[in-house]
Amino acid sequence: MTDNAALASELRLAVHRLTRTLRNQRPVDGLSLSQLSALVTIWREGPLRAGDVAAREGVKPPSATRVLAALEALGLISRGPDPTDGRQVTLAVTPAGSARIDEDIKARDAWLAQRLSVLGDDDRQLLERAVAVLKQLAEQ
Amino acid sequence: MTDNAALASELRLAVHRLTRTLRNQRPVDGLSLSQLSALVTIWREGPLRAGDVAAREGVKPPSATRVLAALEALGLISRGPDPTDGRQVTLAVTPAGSARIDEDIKARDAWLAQRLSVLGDDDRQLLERAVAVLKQLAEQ
DNA sequence: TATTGTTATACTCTATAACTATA
DNA sequence: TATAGTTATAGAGTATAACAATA
Repeated sequence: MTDNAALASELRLAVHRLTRTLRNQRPVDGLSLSQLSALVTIWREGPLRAGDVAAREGVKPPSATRVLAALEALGLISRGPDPTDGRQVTLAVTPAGSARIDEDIKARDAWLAQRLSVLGDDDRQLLERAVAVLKQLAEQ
Repeated sequence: MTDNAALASELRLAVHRLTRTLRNQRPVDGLSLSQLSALVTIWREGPLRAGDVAAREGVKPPSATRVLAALEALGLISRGPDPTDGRQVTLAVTPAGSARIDEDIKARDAWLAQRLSVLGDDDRQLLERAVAVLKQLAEQ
């Protein structure tokens, strides 16, 4: 029972398609999905080292380097040396970064929020619970 | 209540991360997510024109062209002219493509199916219902 | 030697714009 | 002119391998 293989296929397909749709909803001049995700992580969890960001985002260090370089070029995060270990760099959200988070999240998610608003309460509650399960599945 | 904006953000994040995880589970020599998705679409819905594949996959024609070229190079689909309109091409799954679907889906989804198998029945049923809602959201 | 981070390179996935061929 | 599809090009997102700097 519970055909896990069939559910896995359907879930993979649904997630793949929703990702495509969400990527298309990127506002003009908005941050990309990965940039926004990394920025929020640094903002929520305080100053982080580059390796910590990579770990929390679930990506390899070179992938993090690229996203962090873009955020720094935009002035949204600042990069400082670690006082006790010269190899490490410490990333923190700047005031400009902090200001961008709210507006970018709003713009980025406006489309999805609108779609959610037309769902019934049942479906919305279903999604709220499903999000927790999806996050759990995403942990490798 | 039901803060649609907050749910949108959480859902976006969860879907983004699960996509990253699933992409990493690509088996050696396995088809990519987009290749497998397109192949299954053609297999399920019979011979399709290139534009139909793009529409069903929710991508633009150039994106479909690339995926279809890869599938054809692998011998998994065949390309024929439309008898009534020389501009169109008709894609069909070959016997080799048909054979690859089962094994590739199994290999691709083995990891996820295993993760699903350790969930409780409640969570599994939750996901089954959530998949339908996610697919609906993905329709632009 | 081991660890942290970056650079170099490559692949997937997708897009827009420009083109070809056919209608 | 309009449509179907391809080619050219670009950018996001990620990886592995090789490197530099520091521990």
